[in-house]
Amino acid sequence: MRDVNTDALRGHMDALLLSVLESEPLHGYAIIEALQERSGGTLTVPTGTVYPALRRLEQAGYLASEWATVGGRKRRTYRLTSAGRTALAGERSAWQRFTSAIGSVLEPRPTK
Amino acid sequence: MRDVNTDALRGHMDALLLSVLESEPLHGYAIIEALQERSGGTLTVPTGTVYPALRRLEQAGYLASEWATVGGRKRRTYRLTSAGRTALAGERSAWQRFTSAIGSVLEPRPTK
DNA sequence: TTCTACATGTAGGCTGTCTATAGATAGAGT
DNA sequence: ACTCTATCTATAGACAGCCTACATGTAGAA
Repeated sequence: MRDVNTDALRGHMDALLLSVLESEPLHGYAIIEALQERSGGTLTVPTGTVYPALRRLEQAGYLASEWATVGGRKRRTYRLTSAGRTALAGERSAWQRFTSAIGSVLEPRPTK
Repeated sequence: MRDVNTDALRGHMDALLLSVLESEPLHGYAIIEALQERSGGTLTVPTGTVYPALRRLEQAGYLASEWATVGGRKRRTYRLTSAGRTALAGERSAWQRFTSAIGSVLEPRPTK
């Protein structure tokens, strides 16, 4: 049973991150847990993937961050910007087109 | 309207190629056309992607190829091996798990 | 004190997809 | 004859993003 991760995620990371941040602001560590939970334990995204990706999305203007201290620990909390919400909508429709296209190719056909 | 290609395909190319070769052997050029047709014109895979990928899959033992001359033109025709059929089955279930995982994360939720 | 959970972050590697380019034949149109 | 399009294979190098591994530190439980 091959892992879902490793490669296949490429190009979909942005959508995932924007999506978990849609309902509420979260910090990196919490985002990783949220992805794990929401995917039913299937998605285990390493920190070396998430933190750089978050910075990239902030750079792009889709996220904004601020530091907070909770229980003696420092967190950088990310929230969606309005541009981020627009981007998320685009990612969702892109995902629809993507799965539809791949799915129709992968559909089994009668052997000639 | 962003293109479906570019990045998102990464990690799914193998599944696509194995799938179009399931029903009948095809040569590279025909494979590209088949992908285009089956996806309803959405998937335009460049030759620089397909040919190396086919070689990689042959190297892996999932495909076998042989030269044929049709109308003065040389074609290298690829067909699925039995290992390739097994791999295709694996790719299909991986695709199911993949879309299920991403889909459940992307699903919109009520804002807190 | 040790272990686990919490929390952020970077450097470098890997690898597969894309762009761009090359070469060649066949057939239609001008 | 010439050009253009379609058919057909192929490679080199660029690019980008995900991963592994590592570094650093606090808090709380055993």
